[in-house]
Amino acid sequence: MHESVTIAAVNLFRDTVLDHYRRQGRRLPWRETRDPYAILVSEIMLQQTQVDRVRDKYLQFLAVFPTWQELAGAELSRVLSLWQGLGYNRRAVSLQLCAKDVVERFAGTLPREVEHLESLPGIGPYTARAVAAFAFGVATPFIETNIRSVFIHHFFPDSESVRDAQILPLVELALDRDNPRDWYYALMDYGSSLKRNRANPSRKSAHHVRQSPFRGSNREQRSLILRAILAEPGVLLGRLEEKLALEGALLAGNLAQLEREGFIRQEADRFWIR
DNA sequence: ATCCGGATCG
DNA sequence: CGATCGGGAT
Repeated sequence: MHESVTIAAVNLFRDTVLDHYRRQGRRLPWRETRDPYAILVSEIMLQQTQVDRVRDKYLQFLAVFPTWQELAGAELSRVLSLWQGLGYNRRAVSLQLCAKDVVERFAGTLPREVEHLESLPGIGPYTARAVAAFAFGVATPFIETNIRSVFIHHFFPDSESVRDAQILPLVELALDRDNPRDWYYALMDYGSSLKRNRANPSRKSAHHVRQSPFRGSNREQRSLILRAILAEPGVLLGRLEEKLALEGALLAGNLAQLEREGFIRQEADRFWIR
């Protein structure tokens, strides 16, 4: 039991969140299903990426790769092509590796245990618990940006720097053991709405970090290299050099890195999506 | 120009 | 721990 938060305070908090959910809860495509595959696809896409940008990609992705087996057996270039526009391309590589793991290690059935889920590539503490809750109704505490915003806004209004370790006991205290799925949807919708009218409460998280600019970054170069190979499979190194107008050393380093990360392969001086 | 925000690697 | 990883919206 948390020391400074009373039962009454938690009940009031729940009412606030649920009242918002009843009035302005979002209807999202991945909330219409219990298919663990579809839910995992949505959660991977939603890492680092806003709902509005995920919605269409999610529907397209499921139309093209409707099952673990279809995704596991697909050409990576098709997966990455579909992924363009979402960003953080290695999520796409990880997602396909997940599908292969589910087919090969788990006989085509996504495990419901958090430890097993976390053993899959690209699935960390948050995604494992979110998928457990949304696909299997497992009630376990977790934090992501919207949830963090809600708890900071409600329980730490005057704090400068709030640690997740301070928030997590409250998440556990407020958690609806019988219906974690709808409770977390409600939390996330409330959190999302909070940052529309005021400064993002999550900026007061002790873990908040500003991201360096994308323009001119190595991330941008990587994305351009990948797009060039997607557009021209088997492209020659020299062609990449002129197309990207990139320092030779920088290009070589990025190509080596992309190969290590499982994006591409090299044959002689030609580059292919793996 | 700034914002966003989970997983992984060193 | 800190650094890295996309790219659209505003």
